[in-house]
Amino acid sequence: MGKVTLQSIADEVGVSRMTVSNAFSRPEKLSADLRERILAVADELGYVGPDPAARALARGRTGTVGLLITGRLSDQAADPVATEFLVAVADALSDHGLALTLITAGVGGETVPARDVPMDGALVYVCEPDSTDLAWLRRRDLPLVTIDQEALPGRPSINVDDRAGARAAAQHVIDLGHRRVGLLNLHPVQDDSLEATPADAPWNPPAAERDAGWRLALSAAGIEPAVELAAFRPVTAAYDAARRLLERPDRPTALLCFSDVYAAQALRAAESLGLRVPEDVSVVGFDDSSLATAVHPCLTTVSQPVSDKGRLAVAALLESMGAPDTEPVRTVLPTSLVVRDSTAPPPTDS
Amino acid sequence: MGKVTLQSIADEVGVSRMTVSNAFSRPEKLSADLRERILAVADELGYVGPDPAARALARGRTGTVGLLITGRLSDQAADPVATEFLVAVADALSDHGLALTLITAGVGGETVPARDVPMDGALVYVCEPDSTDLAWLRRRDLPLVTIDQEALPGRPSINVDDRAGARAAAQHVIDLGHRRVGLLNLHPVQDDSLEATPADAPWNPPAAERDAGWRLALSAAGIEPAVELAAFRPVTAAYDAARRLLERPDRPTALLCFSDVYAAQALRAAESLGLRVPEDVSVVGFDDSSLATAVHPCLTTVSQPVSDKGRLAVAALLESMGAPDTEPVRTVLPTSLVVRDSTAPPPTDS
DNA sequence: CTCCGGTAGTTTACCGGTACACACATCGTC
DNA sequence: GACGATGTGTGTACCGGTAAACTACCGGAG
Repeated sequence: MGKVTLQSIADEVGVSRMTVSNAFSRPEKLSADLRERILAVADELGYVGPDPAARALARGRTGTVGLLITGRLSDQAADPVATEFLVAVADALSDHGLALTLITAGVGGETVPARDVPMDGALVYVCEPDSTDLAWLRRRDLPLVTIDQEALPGRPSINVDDRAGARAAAQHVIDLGHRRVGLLNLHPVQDDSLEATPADAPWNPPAAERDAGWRLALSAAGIEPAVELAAFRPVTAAYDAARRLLERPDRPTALLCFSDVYAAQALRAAESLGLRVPEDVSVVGFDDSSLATAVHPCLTTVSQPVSDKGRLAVAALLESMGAPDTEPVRTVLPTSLVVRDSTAPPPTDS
Repeated sequence: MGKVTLQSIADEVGVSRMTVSNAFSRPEKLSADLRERILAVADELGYVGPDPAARALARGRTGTVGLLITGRLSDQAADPVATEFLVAVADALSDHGLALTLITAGVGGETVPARDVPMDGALVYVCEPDSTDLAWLRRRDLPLVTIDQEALPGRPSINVDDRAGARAAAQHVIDLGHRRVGLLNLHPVQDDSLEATPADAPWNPPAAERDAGWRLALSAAGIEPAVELAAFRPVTAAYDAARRLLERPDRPTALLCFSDVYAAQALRAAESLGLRVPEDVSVVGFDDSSLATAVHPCLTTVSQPVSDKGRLAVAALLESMGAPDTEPVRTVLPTSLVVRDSTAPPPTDS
C-alpha cells in the first residue's frame, strides 16, 4: 500500500483534495455531513492527519520555537537558574500550543540545528555574541528575543537589572561594616580553553553588569576589592577561586559571588579552611535560585525573577512573530536583595 | 524583492536549480570552481541556505526528536531526576546533530504538538498510557522509545530494575532490625483531580514496581507495611502523607519512599514532629538524585543510572530510526542501594 | 423575475526543496 | 580506436500540503 495522503482519501470519497484538507483544518468550510464521511474514510485508511512537515512548508509555520543555548546543556543545567528558566519558557509556550526545541551547539557535524531545524522563532539565552549558531538564526531572519544578552538591533530583549542588584549586595556588606571585600566572578572562558582565552575577552552581560554594580558601591566607599575569576565549569573552579581569595594575607571578610552556585562553592571553601560563615566571612550569592535555601547557611543573595523572564520572553517573541515590524521592547526586570544567614558584620578583630 | 530561493540563484548564475541545491547539500557533486561561484552569488543575494521546512518535506527528515512529557514541565522539573534525564537526552542527541523538542500536553487548543510538530522520532518519558498525545505519536507511526513506561509492542524500551532496588531498600531496613515499616508511594492521581481518580487507577510502572519490590522483601520477613500515597504535586502532599504515617499509634520506625523528593519531605515531616533521623526513624529514598546529598542527613537511597537511561534511550531511538524493523530491545538497567546517613537500627525501646 | 449574498466545494498555483536517472565530455587502458 | 570508468551538470517527478480566487447552487428581498 502506498502512503495515505489527502489525495488518496479524496479519490476514495470522490471529492477534491482541497475539501479533504478543509475537513481536517477548517471544519467550518464544508458541511458537517460530508466532513463526517471524509473523516470516516480517513480513519478507515489509517490516515493520521495532515503531515506536519508538509503543512509547515505550505503554511510557513511549524509550531515550534527554538531556545538557543551554546555549550552542552549539561553545562548549563548545573545551575538551577537555567532549568528554572527553561521550564518557565516551556510552560509559557505550551499555553500557546507551541513546542520548545532545544538548540544546543552541535558538534559541527552534518546538521547544524540552528540552521536546519524548522522553527517559527527563537529565544537566545546563553551564548557568546559571536556564536555561529546565533549567526545562523540571524541570517534566517527569524523572530528573535535575547535574554540576558546584549540586545540585538531591532529585536526585543529581556534583561534583569544585574547592576542594581549587585550594587545593593555590595552596599549591604559595606553597611555591615566590611572593608575587605572579595569578588568572585565568572571567567569569560572561550571554547572551553582557559589558555586560549585572550586577556581582554569580553564578559557576558550579566557578569559585566554585576561587576559594575559591585564596584559602583565599593568605590563609593573607597574600597578596592580583591578579584578572582572562575570558569563556569567545572564547578570546582569556583571552589578553587574562593580558596585563593580566602587564603590571601589580607583575607576578605566578605565575598560577593557571581551566582548562588559560586556562593555555594565559596561556602565549601570557607569550611575547608576552618572559617565560619557568617561569623568569619560573609558570602553573598546571586539569583536566589533553589540552591540559596538548600545550602547551610541559607544564602544572602540577589533575587531575580527567572520565571517572569521566561514568560516575558515568550510574550515578546509571540508578539514579534505576529507583528514583525513593531518597535522592539527592551525589558529590564528588577532585582532585589534577599538577606538570609550568610552575611553578618565582620569579625571584631579585623 | 521576492524571496531568495534556489531558483533565483540558479537563474542568476545560469545553472539549473538542482546544481545550486547540490552546491549546498552535496559539494562533491560539482566542481569546486562552480560551487564557489554559486555560493558567492547566494551570499550576495542574501540567501540563508536551504529552507529547513522544505528540506524536511523533501527529505523526509527534520533533524528533530521529540520528548513526550505529559503534564506541565514545571510539574516534572520539580524532581531533579527529570531534569537530569532531559539533559542527558539533549546532550546525547546533540552529539548526533539532532535537536530535542519538548512535547508537553497542550492546553487542547488549535495545535497539538504531538500531532503537529514535525519530528523524526520521539522518546516517551512520563505519561499516562492512555494519553492522547501518545496516541497521536503512535498513529503517526514514528519511531518511539519508552522510558520508565510499560513497553509499547514492537518498540524498544528502557527501564530500570525498580523492583530489585526497592527490594534491596526494604531488605536493608529489615536487616537493621526494623519491624514496623511505612511505605510512602506515589498516588496515581489522574487529571490533577484526586477525587476523579478511581480507586483502582493503575500506578505508573516505577511506582508499581517499587511497591512490588518493597513487599517482596517485607512479606518474606513477615512484615505488613503501613501505606500512604501522595500525589506528585504539590510537594506538600508527600509531606502530609509522611506525617500521617508518623502520627500513627504504631508509628513506623522506617519509611520507604517513592523518590528522594518524597524522602526529603519525609525528613521535614519527621523534624516537624520532633523525631530525629535516623535515631527515631529511618528514611530511604529512591533515585539517588542530587537531592539525596543536598539534604540533611544525606539520604540512604536507591541509585539508578539516569544519565545512562538517557543515553541508551537515544541510542535505541537512533537505531530504530535507522532500521525500523529490527527486533525491539528491552533494556533494564540495574539499580543499587546506596547507604548514607538516614538509616540506622530502630530505637531500642521499640 | 432578477439581483444579491451566503454556503459548499473546486481549481489553480504555489511552498522550496531533494532523489534519481540520464546526458555528455574527458580520460586512461587494452 | 573502441570501451568503460569517472566527473559534472540537467530534467523530471515528486514530497504532502495550503491559500485564495472562482464556480455552482440556493433562498429571499426588491
